[in-house]
Amino acid sequence: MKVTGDQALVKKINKSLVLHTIRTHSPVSRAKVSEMTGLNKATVSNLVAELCGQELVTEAGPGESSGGRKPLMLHFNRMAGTVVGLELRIRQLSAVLCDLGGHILQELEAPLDNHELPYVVEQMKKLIGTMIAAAPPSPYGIVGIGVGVPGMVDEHGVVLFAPNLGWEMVDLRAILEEAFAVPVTIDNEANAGAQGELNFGAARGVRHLLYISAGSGIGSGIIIGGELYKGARGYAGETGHMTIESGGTPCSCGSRGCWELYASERTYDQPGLPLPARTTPELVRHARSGQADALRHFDSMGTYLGIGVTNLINSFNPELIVIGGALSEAEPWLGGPLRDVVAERTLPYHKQQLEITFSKLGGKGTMIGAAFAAVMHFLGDIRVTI
Amino acid sequence: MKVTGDQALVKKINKSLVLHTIRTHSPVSRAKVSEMTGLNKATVSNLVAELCGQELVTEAGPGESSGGRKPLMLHFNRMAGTVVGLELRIRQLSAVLCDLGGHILQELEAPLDNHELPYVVEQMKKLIGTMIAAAPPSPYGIVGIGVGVPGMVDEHGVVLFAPNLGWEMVDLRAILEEAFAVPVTIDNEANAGAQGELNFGAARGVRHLLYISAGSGIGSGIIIGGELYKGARGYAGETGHMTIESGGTPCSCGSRGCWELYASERTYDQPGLPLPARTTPELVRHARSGQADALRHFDSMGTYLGIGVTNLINSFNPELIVIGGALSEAEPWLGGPLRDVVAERTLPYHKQQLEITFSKLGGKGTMIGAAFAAVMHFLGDIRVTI
DNA sequence: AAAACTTTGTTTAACCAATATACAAAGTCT
DNA sequence: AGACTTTGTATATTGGTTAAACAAAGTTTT
Repeated sequence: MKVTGDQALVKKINKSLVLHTIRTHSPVSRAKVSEMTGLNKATVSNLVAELCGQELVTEAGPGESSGGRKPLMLHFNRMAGTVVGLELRIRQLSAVLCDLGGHILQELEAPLDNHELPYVVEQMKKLIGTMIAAAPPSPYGIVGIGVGVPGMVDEHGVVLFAPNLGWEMVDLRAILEEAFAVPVTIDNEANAGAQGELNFGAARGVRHLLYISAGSGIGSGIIIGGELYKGARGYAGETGHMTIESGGTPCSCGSRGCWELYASERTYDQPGLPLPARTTPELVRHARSGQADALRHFDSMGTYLGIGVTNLINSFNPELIVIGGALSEAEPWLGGPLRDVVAERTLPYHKQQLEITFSKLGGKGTMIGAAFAAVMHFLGDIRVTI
Repeated sequence: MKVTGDQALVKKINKSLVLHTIRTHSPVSRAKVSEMTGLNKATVSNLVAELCGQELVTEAGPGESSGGRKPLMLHFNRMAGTVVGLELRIRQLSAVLCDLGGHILQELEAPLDNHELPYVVEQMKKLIGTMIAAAPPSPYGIVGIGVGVPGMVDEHGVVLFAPNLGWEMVDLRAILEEAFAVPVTIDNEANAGAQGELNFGAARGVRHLLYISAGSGIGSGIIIGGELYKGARGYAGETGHMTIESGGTPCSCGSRGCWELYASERTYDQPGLPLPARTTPELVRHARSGQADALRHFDSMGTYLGIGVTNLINSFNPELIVIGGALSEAEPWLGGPLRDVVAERTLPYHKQQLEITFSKLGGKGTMIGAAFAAVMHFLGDIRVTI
């Protein structure tokens, strides 16, 4: 739909601008907001009055004077409502209850025995129900539910394809919206993780971010211009099936030499491979005690991670790369070879200001990101590009 | 800079909306524009009156009645001004004079003997000067110059790095703006080609496009959401140096197994390779007459093109892939193996609606795209995203 | 051919959000 | 104590969109 301009749009733009300025800079005075946004003081006053009326912003008494009248400090009211963030993993369901500022209020997990849709949905409903029951009273109550899923999701919240769950065309959003009567956002697990790191983790304020979720497979969340990029049908970033050896091992996807065959937990499945264990936490323990096979394998995975990351750098030219997912636990052994390969292989101009870090939110990044997507859906966001 | 909303912004948004609606749908009536944009009839009338005053839109007499008063048809005034589009190639400089609708009015070429900056700039100035002299009189005259360059360009029009020219940090925009005193836009050659195909060629109206320029190297122009995507420093899309054989041939870029070593004209440089010729036009002639070596080589290049294209599909999830550049001439021999590899290797959901075509504008795509970038810079473009 | 209906485009008055300006309030500095 | 600063509010103005009425110019029905 085309967007036309009128006074209502102007108000929406400015109100959103003021709200998000307060949200990301609180405590802050009206005068400071006026200065930061470029809006007139009177305009800010009016909009703040409305936001206070909506209980999204609160006044928190006077602040420090800077040589004149003391400012009246404004806070974003994180407690105006709550959201539930969920992550659907292969063997486990995790959930958080968050306030509107992305702070975790409650945390809960449940094991998943199988991937039958009715069973999984039932478990999800139980978990969400528990969270909703545990939510503190607030003006808006539960304002949304966000879910991170290991698979492709379209723009309507339908899980198109989740190979590790054996799901196809599951309208998860409709199922959960019907059950709880609140807005539900469904996101790919890597996309949610990217949102989490962007807003609350290692990538705050970054404009062009590449988030690599390395675990049982490899997925990536791509942030372009501060926004999540989703392809034509809402499921870009399936980079795990990028060919890095054109004549390599055949993959279940139909292609050959896919990245995730060399740089994810799928490497543990190779029958002949000498390894002291076949799960990442155990291998990390072995590596910590200096076990040679574990060290060699992490070195190999780090190198192959670097090769794939180099390809993505040359295509996307990000400012920052964040490695997340289960393998981020192995940072001490993966980080070195990964950075070496990238430094050796990228073009000189890319090297200048590129940083590579590992997740700060650890296993919670996806849940927090999913919860945040629900928050943003509630608060609304609008921007003008020239 | 943050953009705030006020009435001036509203007018800009709506005027731009009306202008571009007329530009892309002319001839069209005021009533139809009102219906298409959702703007009130009165608003459209007012804005059209201003656009007519600016000579960007003209009234072209009555159209067909649809059961009532005959509409007064409006045209976008392509002849309100002209732009010069330039392509800087390795051995040649090409230029077009275009109207605001991207129609070619004049065309000119000049050979390039070497890549010394002063010499190249002098040749460019000569060519641009000739074009400006040949421009028909128009209300706004020459409104801009657009240049497509084989290298990385930053957001200020500085050529950061053009390996095939031996250029580094050339502020081409400043040089040409000083010489001609009109706005100059500098773009990467592949980005310009993508813009050309998007607006006037094989990719009209496509939202998510991947344009592959395969010639002396490989570059790609990425259109996301109908807009050109440029990375953090304005030079994404250097996909030619994507690794497709992790232990492959070393490349001049420092990496190994880069895509363009297997799927561009750089393959002709392999000493031992049995080939009847070492340029694309000659090889095409040989292939046409059934020469076995030429056929085998095109088959190999098509296959490797497909492998790289598959990687990009899995990352970007485009709706359409357009192959352009010098190698697009060899479509009859490249197209088959390329499509076969892609069909074999992409994920099932990608295959559903993905199309692969070859350039419609041929060698002129880049120039037309560069010219169009200059047109858009003149007309202005503004959009609101919710 | 007259009347009724349709479609196109303009005129008018009303609305409303941002703004500049003046002003009030509450502080600091000399 | 007086001058200056900073913060926040009140008021009148501006300017763009809009709904509604209207005028103009056509087609369709009777």
